[in-house]
Amino acid sequence: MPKKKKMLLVDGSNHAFRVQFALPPMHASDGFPTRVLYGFTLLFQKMLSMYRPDYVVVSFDSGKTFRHETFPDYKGHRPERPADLGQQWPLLPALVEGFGYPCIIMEGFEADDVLGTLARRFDSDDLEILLVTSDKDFAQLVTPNVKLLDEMKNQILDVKGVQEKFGVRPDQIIDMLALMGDTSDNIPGISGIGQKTAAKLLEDYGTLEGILAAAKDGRIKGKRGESLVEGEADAYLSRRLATIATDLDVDVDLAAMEPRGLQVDALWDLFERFEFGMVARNLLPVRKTVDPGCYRAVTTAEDLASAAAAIREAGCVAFDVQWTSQDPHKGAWIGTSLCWGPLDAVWIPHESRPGVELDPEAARKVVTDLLQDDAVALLGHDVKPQLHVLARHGVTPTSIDGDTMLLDYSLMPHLEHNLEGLSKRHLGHSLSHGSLQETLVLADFVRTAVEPVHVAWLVERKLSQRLDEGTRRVYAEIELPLVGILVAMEREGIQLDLKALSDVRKDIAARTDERVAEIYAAAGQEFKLNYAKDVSRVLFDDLGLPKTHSRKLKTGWSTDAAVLEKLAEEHELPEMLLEYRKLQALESRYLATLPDYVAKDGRVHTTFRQAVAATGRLASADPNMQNIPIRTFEGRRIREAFVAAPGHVFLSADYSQVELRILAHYTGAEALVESFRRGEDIHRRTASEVFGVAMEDVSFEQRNAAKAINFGLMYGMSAFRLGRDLSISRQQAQEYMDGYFGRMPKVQEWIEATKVYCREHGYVRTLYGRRRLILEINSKTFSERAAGEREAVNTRVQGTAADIIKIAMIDVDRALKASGLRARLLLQVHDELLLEVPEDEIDATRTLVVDRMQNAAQLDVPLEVNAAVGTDWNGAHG
DNA sequence: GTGGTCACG
DNA sequence: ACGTACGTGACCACG
Repeated sequence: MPKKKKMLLVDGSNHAFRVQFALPPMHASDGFPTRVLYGFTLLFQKMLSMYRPDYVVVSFDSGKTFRHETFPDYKGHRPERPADLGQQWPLLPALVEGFGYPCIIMEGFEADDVLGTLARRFDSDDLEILLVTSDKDFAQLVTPNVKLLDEMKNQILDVKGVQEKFGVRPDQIIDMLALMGDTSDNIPGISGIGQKTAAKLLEDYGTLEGILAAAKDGRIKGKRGESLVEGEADAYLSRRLATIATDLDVDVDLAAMEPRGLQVDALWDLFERFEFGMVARNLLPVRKTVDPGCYRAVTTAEDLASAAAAIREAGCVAFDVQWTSQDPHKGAWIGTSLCWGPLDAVWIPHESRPGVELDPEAARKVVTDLLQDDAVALLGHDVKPQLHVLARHGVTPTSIDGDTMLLDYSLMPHLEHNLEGLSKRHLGHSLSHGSLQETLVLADFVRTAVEPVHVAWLVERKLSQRLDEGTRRVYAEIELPLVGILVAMEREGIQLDLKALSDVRKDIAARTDERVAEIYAAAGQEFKLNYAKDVSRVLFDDLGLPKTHSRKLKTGWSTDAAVLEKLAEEHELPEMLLEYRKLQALESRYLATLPDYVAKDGRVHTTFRQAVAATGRLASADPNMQNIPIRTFEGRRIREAFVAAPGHVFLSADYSQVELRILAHYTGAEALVESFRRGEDIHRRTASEVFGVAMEDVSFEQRNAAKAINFGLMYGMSAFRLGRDLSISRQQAQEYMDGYFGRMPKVQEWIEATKVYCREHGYVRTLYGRRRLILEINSKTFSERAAGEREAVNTRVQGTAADIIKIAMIDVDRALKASGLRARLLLQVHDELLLEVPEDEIDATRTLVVDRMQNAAQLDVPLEVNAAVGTDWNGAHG
């Protein structure tokens, strides 16, 4: 007898739901859920290696929604469809096809009916049919040739198995379900009858009709008989619901059910999207996503001309410039890589090299014209430093149309965005590392120089498809236009008066020495003042000060400023330490280091980091110009050393309470909205609300407490921290918070709604559509989850503020250019813009800047901007 | 490289 | 019962 052929009929919907609850959550790095897709991948791998079927069909329930959503009463007890399953659902058929299996979805029918039909149609002694499902309803289809396979448990249920498990024959299963019901499918059945009773009745009377007849003529007595008679209609309805159709017009024949084998290209695309790197490597042949075979150096004038023509034809080119330094403000432009298609990538040298007959100057001219051609869209990865190099060589592209660093950042702000990482994540390709300086062989040089631009081109093509309305807006209308503005600001720099700074430094140094001597005397010993472990030993062990105000850290007890302030009540040393720390911090972080950053032009050129802050803020580095001191007297003396150029003044314009205004806009809380519309002092008003006193009767302490609450709100306040900061009990702090939320219920509702939204989507968005993924929001660990909730709330507020000031920068820049005013943006400090303005244009500039900032966003409350003028940065703070 | 601390918003 | 507010960058000291 010939071996039976094997047919697998896979219930895809059933498998999707099972995987959803059996596996832990999985996501690609952009937050796209992949758990169910992974579960199917495992199943299909198992089918390939273990079951080796001759025929396969996978079927899914039809329609965009699940049946229990279309018919709310149906399957009502099934757990709600998790949001992430819906996102994966449309990709499941593609995955099925990728594995080479046919997928059937019939409009208006469930997978059960499709598979039931096929199981009946092909039932013959030549075939072994396995219904792959855990749904026990399918037991009604079991015959000597048709079995159920629970693939996750490795269990097979045949005729004998059905009888052992349910106590009835497969052909009695429908009647059994009609009697006992099925809560998971919302089939009512008859109350009071479970599986055991149903089986017994069927054994005694054969069929549902037999049982009901017996009940009617009194052969089944008592309560059970009564409920059978009363439940007759329910039983027949239940039977209809439980019956799997076997007579659909499914258009498929045996030939169509033969597996076609792995569809390698399609599967590579899917696995890359899902980031199933391991699976792909184990299952699929290597795919060269990035093939350096096509790279070439442009070595002749003819070649250069044809490349330029091809690029103009394409209308879009990715570029990457090479120069002879790490620092974009230094070094010479020695070459440019260009890529304008998947197989069109070249390196163009701008200096003489052996084997290159191209005139370097002529080559640079051609590239320059291309980069400044408005008809050619420009792409790159992290183009800002490259624009610096180009600008120093007189090349200024009018716009940047794509930057993969910013594209990746707009989609996945919680990650890092270096090109190596992007190449790995999006192309599955590791960049070859070679240094341009050391490489001598032209071919190797070309590969090292061209690969980045090729990768950037490929990544851009892939990622730009993933933008949705919100992320596209943030990327194209905020981040990209900002690049050129940041280049200009960084090039401009800010003048530092070294003499003034060194005067401050001498002063601080002398005072630091005094403090050190004082501290050693008070402690009765010398110890390492900058070593937390030593400080904690001296305070808590040697002097025996109480640890009650401190908190335990990984390495010991904290001695930070908040702790020292408390300890100051017990001993003289903490006060001295505080003073020492403050002076030492100013010395090491500003006084000692800032002079090293002064460039030949006497100015400090920071670098704005556009793709690091998960909320959308900018960051500033080398040096950080966003944390120059201002809160203390000594600190302000450092700020005074930043001075306007001769004939110029500084204009500092900052948003007043921008985050609280955003909160007012979002929540619509009446007191907040009204207060901002009236131009009141918001902390005073908050105090008036919380403490129930008239505005004019608010005490200093009450206003202070209200201010702490307002800050706390935006950070996800805890009563513990509020109490500590205000030196009141936790209970008292909790009462304040309750008072606040009692007066502003809309704020509390908004916070709650934000958390709910984040739990459902795995991300939150700002007012302008910027997204931040927060996957910890659904963590099982309390503290992780709580941190995620705080991030969610804070990101909507902080992120929207970041969007608004970025929009303001773009508007201010545009308006300055249009007006012909010569003012220049120098710095952005989150809610402040600092400009350097020719003295005689200050009034017009001030009006323009304030107007653009106030109108950068139209909220339900006005945006207020304070502007002040001065010859130094401290003086320009009113 | 990591942890603690502290400057800014 | 948990662990104690959001976002950054930079320095110091240790290992």
